[in-house]
Amino acid sequence: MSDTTKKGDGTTKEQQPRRRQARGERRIAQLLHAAARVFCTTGYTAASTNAIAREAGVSPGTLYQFFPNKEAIAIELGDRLMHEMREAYGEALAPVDPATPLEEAIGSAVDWFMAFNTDHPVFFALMHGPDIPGRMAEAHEQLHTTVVGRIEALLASLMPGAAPADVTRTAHVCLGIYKAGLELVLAHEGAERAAYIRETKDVLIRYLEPLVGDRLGRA
Amino acid sequence: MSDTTKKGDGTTKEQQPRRRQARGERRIAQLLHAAARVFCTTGYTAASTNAIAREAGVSPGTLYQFFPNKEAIAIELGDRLMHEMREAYGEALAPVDPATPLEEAIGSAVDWFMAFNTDHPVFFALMHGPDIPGRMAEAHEQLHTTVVGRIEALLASLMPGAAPADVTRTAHVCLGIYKAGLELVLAHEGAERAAYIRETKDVLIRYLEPLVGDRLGRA
DNA sequence: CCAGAATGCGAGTGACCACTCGTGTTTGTC
DNA sequence: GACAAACACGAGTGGTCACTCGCATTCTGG
Repeated sequence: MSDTTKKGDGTTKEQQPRRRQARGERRIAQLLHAAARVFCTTGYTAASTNAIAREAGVSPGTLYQFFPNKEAIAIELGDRLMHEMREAYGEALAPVDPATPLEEAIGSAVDWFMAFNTDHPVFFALMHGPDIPGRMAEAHEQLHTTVVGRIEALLASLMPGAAPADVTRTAHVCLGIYKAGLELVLAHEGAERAAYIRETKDVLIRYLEPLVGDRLGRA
Repeated sequence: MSDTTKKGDGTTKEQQPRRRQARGERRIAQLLHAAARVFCTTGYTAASTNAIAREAGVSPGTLYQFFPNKEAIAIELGDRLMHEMREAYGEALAPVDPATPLEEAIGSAVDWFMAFNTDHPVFFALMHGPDIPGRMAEAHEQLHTTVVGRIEALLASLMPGAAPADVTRTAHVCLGIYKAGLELVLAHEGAERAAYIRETKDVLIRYLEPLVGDRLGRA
């Protein structure tokens, strides 16, 4: 009972972020980089903290100087990725210029997300595994609903008369198509990778084209 | 050295399948059923053999009376599923009647596979996890290439002039679309599930329609 | 230059898990 | 009914892994 993180005195200082030296910040970045590599190759659960420490060239004790536990490493990694994503997020989905042709809108959005994910394959590894820690699952869920919401907003202008449930379903299908395409894209390189990006766009365009067709037909 | 499974005498009897009683066969079925439930909820790696035994209502020792190790449980489960699948496999993809309209062909194939996977959710759980044991990964790979090969054969008649690489890529995209649809289908129930099956078919039809259009245009 | 904090180490600790073993019970066969 | 084999049990065993601890080293403010 009353086992909050409050300290004894009146001030609720639940965190004293332990003043870091430049060396510490460097180690953290180094450890996160190593963790990304290990998570990519073995997945989250199979990745051992000792392996991460070894990959970073430090001792297990050093790792725990900067992260309270294994989950915190994934959390911090996910948070940094999320932050980096949001920095340029609006560029990908926000501008819903109705004048933009569907092909172009889908093309740029897919290009942007594909580039982000191929640059940071950890993102997919952390989000996709069935072995994500509890806190990570929340973040994943949150991102998922956010993205679906954005897609819904885009679709709403294309499907003016549709029931909300239909719009939601269509948004989920679009995201599913993208994920399937991403998996294929990540599994290939060079020209083949580019071809799969092209295919992903085509699938989305052909799936959504009839909706636009209706709108244009009435316009 | 020479640590083969040969016995001392000349005969290389590396297996004496241990005569089973009816009770044993029942226990095996019971254990596989329990394993399916546990694998579905926790995934393969996170599933403990003790949990499987508990779910089946037997002791850990009893489990190891019938399976040499944890992987063997997944293997046997996968093998039985594969066998059951192949029993009715031809019905789903084999009959490539060129007279069948694309919609109908895709519709029946998707219906069949969706029904199989919703009846046996373990199949998806075992095939999809990043934590599959080595032997299981082989089986997965094999099934994957088999299915892709079948789809390629179907597509070949639709894309007569296309390069083999293009046909292969299209086949991979089709399978990816199906998997994405399956994930959405398994995440919903009742009417929503049916609606997602419908969407999956639509995505595939609209993706492949231009190919058929070419053929029909020339016919 | 010197306290004290931050950093770094790696052998250890406790928990968990796949798997085993000794022993007792049930079943099929003659 | 008697014997052997199959079945069943559950406490144990060895290994792995997340995480800790005591101690050495490096930085920072005064």
